[in-house]
Order: sequence, then structure tokens, then C-alpha cells
Amino acid sequence: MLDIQALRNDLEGVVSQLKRRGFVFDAAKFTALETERKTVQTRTQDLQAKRNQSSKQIGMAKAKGEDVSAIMAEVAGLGEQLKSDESRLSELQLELQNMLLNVPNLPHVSVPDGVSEADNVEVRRVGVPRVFDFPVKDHADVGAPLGLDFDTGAKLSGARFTLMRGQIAKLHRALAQFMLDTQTEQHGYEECYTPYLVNAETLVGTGQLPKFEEDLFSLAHNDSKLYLIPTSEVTLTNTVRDEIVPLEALPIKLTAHTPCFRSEAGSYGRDTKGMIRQHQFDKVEMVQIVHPEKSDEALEEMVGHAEHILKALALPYRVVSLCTGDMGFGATKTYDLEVWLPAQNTYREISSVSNCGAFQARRLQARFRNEQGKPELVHTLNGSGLAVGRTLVAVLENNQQADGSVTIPEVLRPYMGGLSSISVR
RNA sequence: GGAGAGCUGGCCGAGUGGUCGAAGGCACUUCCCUGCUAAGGAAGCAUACGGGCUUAAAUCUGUAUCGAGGGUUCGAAUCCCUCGCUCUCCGCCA
Repeated sequence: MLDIQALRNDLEGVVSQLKRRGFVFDAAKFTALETERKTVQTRTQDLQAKRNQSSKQIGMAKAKGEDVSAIMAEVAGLGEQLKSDESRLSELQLELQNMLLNVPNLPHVSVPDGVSEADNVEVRRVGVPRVFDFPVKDHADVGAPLGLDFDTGAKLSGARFTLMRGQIAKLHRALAQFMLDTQTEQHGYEECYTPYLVNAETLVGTGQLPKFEEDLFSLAHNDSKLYLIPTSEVTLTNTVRDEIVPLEALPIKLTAHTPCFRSEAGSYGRDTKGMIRQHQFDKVEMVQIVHPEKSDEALEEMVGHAEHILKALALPYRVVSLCTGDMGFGATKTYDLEVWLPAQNTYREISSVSNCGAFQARRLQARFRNEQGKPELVHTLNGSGLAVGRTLVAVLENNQQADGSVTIPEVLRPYMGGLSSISVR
């Protein structure tokens, strides 16, 4: 959520910044709502003040045993006017709130302008794609004989679900374990196990709701609804909702390995083969809650934490700075890590690291006590470290051998019982 | 699933219709006192959103907030209703 003060003080400026990312803000509607809100709020508060004062007088008079009928008569007419003003005011505030909840974050000045993926800017490339002396297979073909079972996944649940068996399942688990161990032991994140089902308030906090409900899976629960998390960014970041943490507690660094559930509405027909785009996938997520002055550097640091995994696995990748038009709703700046997939002959997203500034913190009322002892909004960041399913895809494709086996990266071997390669037995 | 208890400020905790945004304590901040390692004294100390003043801040002022929402009332932390959460006991259960 944007700071409503910024909209009041510099509407033009905010509108033009939003335009950079292709969002059209209805300034006229906002101004109209604001003007009326101001009038109604002032009037309401005046009436309330009058009522409070009179009620106080009644109390004092009664205590002395005096007659209160004169004051009572004075207050008599206030009720109805007050009631209608109060309800109009809350309507207006609700409408303003809803308007704000649907406005994306402002892009950081360093974010390149653009309208789509095509305008993203490559920051650096690391590693050299391997040259194959045999026809390269995609991960589905490499994986199928090794235990990557799309047919059964489809039978059990439908499209975009996969069953993993045997060594593939173990490799998948090894990847997750390795990532989690690395983020906790080498980069200082606290390991968390979080709920996979969350309430609506939690999703409003990180910005998935109210705007992106169609992207989520949900379950009826009593009279309410619970949602399957689309990422553990949601649960990890919401740990500080409605909290005022002491200055010394920052930065808070959390990580979790969880499944993620996404309806993938609007991506029909894209990546239908294989396990690039699934309704359910595992991810090791990193979240940082930081002092506002530290968020820019924390972003760079987190990109490094994600890159560390790719380097350790010896997977070629590139870092891309997302353009204004391609960034997520809550981000002020985002780097994507794209891993080399030889079968697709291209780099594909495997991690996304974002600085959300105070955008989520304002929705969450997540604050810290600043140097002056006053509560101030924190900055929040999140990033994948990494998407486990896509990493499995990358390992299968990049490490495939002519005989159909797949070499296990060195760092994963301890997690694989010392195995250096997997193959059809 | 059944029965009961509770939810008040950063924390503990008092408060059952009127001058209560809320006693008292702890913690914290500033000042004073004292030289002996901690004690004593004074003051301050919630958040959000408006309005006035201001370049801005400070400050002043109004409103709201005692788990959430609704109701009764001139007036609600206090009474009524609905919901949420926590705890205890019983049952069931990985």
C-alpha cells in the first residue's frame, strides 16, 4: 500500500511514477473521495466533540444531583445527524482503502523502464553453458525413466501436477535440504516451518489480496475461507504483522522450505510440458525485515544468497533487473535469476528477489522503534533461494549424459548417500 | 466434539454505566541526589487518523482505539448479541 500522505502531498508525482509501470491511477476519483472525506470527517468529529462534551456535563451535573433535562434536550437532535455522518465517513474510508489496496508499489529510480519481459536488463552472466556432443533431451525426457512421473501426477490431480519417484524424489529432497542448510548455516537465516493454509488477512498483508484472488487456491473452512500459500514469503513476512520490534532486532532473516500453490490462471498453454509451471511446487524462501536505510543493500545481499546456490550447483545463470512493466505488485525493485536450460536453449527464471520497501509493511503495520524511540515502518524483502522444482529441472538438463544418466553435483552427494550419478537400473 | 476460564498500554495488572486513554507496578528517557556498583527523589513515557500554526519539525487541538464486529444509552473498558483467539479439564487422534 502506498502512503496516503504521498498521494495528498504530491498526487501528480505519484501518478507519473505509477505510469512508469503501466498503472493508471484514477486521480480524479481519488481527489473527489478525499475532498468529501475531509468535509465529512471534520463535521463528524465536531459533532462527536459536542456530544462528548455534553455527556460529560450530564455526568457532572448528575453527580451533584442537579437537573439535567436542559442539557439532555440540547443533545437530543445530535444522534441522527451523527449516525448518518459516521456511516458515510466509514463508507468513504473503506472506498479509499480499497482504492489504495489495489495500487501497486512505486518503482525504485534505478529500475529500467519497460512494458514487458523483453525490456528487462541483463546485469551479469555467470557460468558457461555446456557444449553437448549428443542430442540434448529436455528434463521431462531425461527424468521420465528416472522417476519423473507426469502421467500418474495427472491421474491423481490433473494437469500441472507431478509425481516423483525413487532417485528423482530423493534428488528433489536433496536440493531442498542443501538450499535450506546453506541459507541457515552460511547466510544467517533462521529456519522456519510455517502453516501452508492462511487466512485472508495474511494475504492482504503481503499484497496477494484483494487484487489477485484468482491466482490462489482456497478452501472453505467453517464460515470463512483459508488459502493455500502461493509462497512462504506470505507466512514469513506476516510474522511481523502488527508488531513493533526493537531496533536491535533488525535485520530479521527468515527462511523456510514449503510447498507453494498457484492456480496459474491466465497462463493456459504456457509451459504445459514438464514441471516448469506446476500448481504445486517446493521452494526455499528467504525473507528479510530490515531498517529502511538498509533495504537497498539487503536486496543485493539476498541476490548473492540465491546466486550462491546456483554457483554451488555449477549451473550457468544470468541476473536480470526487471523493468517497470514486469515487476510484481508489491516490489519497488526486483532481480530475477535465470538458469540456463539447454533443451530450451534459453535462460529461465529460477529465483526472484524483491525489495518491497514499506509497501507491505504499511499493510502489515510492521514497525520497529527507531533511534528516537518512535515506531516506524520496516522494509521487507523476499526472494527464492531457490525454486526447488525448477532447480531439479536445471540439474537434469544440464547434467544429463549420453547414456541417459544424470551426474549429481558435488555438493548434493552427501545428501544422496554419496551417489555421484543416477541412472536407470 | 463436550464443559469451564480468560482477552485492558512495551510488559504485568486494577477498573462492572459518567471528570477513564484508563490506577498501581515493571521497563524505558531526562533531570536531581548519593561515591560505591546499586539505591532514593522529580518529571516524562500508547497508536492511528483529522484540523490549526509552520518551509519543516516541535507544539497546540479534535476524533477513534481496552480481542473484532454489531446493539442498548445523552454517555460503554464496564450492559446485551455474534464472531475470533488463548488457557484448563474430559473425549478423540498423527
